[in-house]
Amino acid sequence: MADDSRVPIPTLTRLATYYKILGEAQVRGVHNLNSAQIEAECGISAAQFRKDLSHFGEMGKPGVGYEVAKLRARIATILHLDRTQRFALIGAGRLGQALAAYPGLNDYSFELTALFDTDKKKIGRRVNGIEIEDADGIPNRMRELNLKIAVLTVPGSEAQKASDAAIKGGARWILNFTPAHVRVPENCMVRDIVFTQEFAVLAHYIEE
Amino acid sequence: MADDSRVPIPTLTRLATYYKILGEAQVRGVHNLNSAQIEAECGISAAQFRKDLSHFGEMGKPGVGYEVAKLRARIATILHLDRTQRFALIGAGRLGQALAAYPGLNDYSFELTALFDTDKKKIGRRVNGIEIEDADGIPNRMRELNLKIAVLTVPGSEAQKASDAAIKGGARWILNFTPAHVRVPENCMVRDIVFTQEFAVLAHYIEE
DNA sequence: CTTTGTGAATGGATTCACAGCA
DNA sequence: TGCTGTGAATCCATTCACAAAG
Repeated sequence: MADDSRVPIPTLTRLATYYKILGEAQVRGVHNLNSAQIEAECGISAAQFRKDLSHFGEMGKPGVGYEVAKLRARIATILHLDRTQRFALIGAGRLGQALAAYPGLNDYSFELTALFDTDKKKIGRRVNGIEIEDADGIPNRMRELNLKIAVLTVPGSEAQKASDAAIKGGARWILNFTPAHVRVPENCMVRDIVFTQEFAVLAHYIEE
Repeated sequence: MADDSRVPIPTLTRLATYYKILGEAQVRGVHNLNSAQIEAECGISAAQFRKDLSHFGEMGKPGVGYEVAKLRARIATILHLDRTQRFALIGAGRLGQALAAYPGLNDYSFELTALFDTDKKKIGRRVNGIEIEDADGIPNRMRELNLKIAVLTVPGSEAQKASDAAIKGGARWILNFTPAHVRVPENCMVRDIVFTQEFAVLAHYIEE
């Protein structure tokens, strides 16, 4: 067994996929799966799957496979999906509203707790039961609600400002859905989600 | 200079970032940039930037840097951003509508050309000037419009069906925004955009 | 006999460091 | 001198292949 303390990011990403698949298997009433079946389910190779799990000690039975419920619970612990992650969403445009209502986030125990926008016309309206609040209040409100996670769905030009406000309110983890590069202090972590770039990558492969 | 024919995907992703930054520099009237300034702008290291470009031959002047307009045009050619990429969007839910209206796609020359949904109540409505059509018509319509690119924003449970219909209509490149694994024939390329996983990855790093 | 867990081998990608050009 | 372009070195990730476990 390897060291649990520094798991490669590609492994973490795949763990999230296994977690989802195991949940679906549970719903179907499947109690055991082996690595070959996981590969058939999600396209990640059996060897890769076993290697990923090897970071965390033995979890399967040779000749048999993996107990679905047990493995899923173990992954939940590793990814911290066994506790609710309350977050603020900054930017209630189309993308922000889509995220606010996205069911997949609940699967990973993320809970939208506050929603901000600068547009006065939007303030007071509700999305998925959460009221849109004035972005001017971000630092105070985030501190009041003890929110440490901010998700940015503002235009790229506003990303740094939104991030600064969130950090002023005590944020330490930021998911950046904008194409802009955001600068944060040492004790703060940013993860960029770069879906627009994926269009450009695809374009490179398009012929004729 | 290395071979142009097989560029690593991480390099392609970063090229899209450089392309965006160079566009912004152009707007600001900046004519030259060096690799250190690129690093300051987007956080990608100067060495990485130069290595990325080295796949395509010499583009800068020692002691000076890079000519913004020229480099940007060169990247556009590499990524095929110098031609319009017409695409079909399948799934007019919140995420689909957000994408349909997302300005960033125009920056990469992507043009929404058809929009499909299974929900009879949505059919006929317009999003960003494009009428929502019945998903039953996907194969015929895509062939009629000669669309080779499909973007999937349906629920995961519908992803395979949507992909099959698009391929029946002649699609060869698919961007999959669903969390589901999609199987396609050999001559077809899929790129998965896995933003929900990013929440789980972030959660792993969240303390207390 | 089947399938795991993991060292060893391979294959990439990033970083270093410097020769060479402007 | 300042900055590029690139081999060499390093670091990381994936795949292979097999001994050990049930």
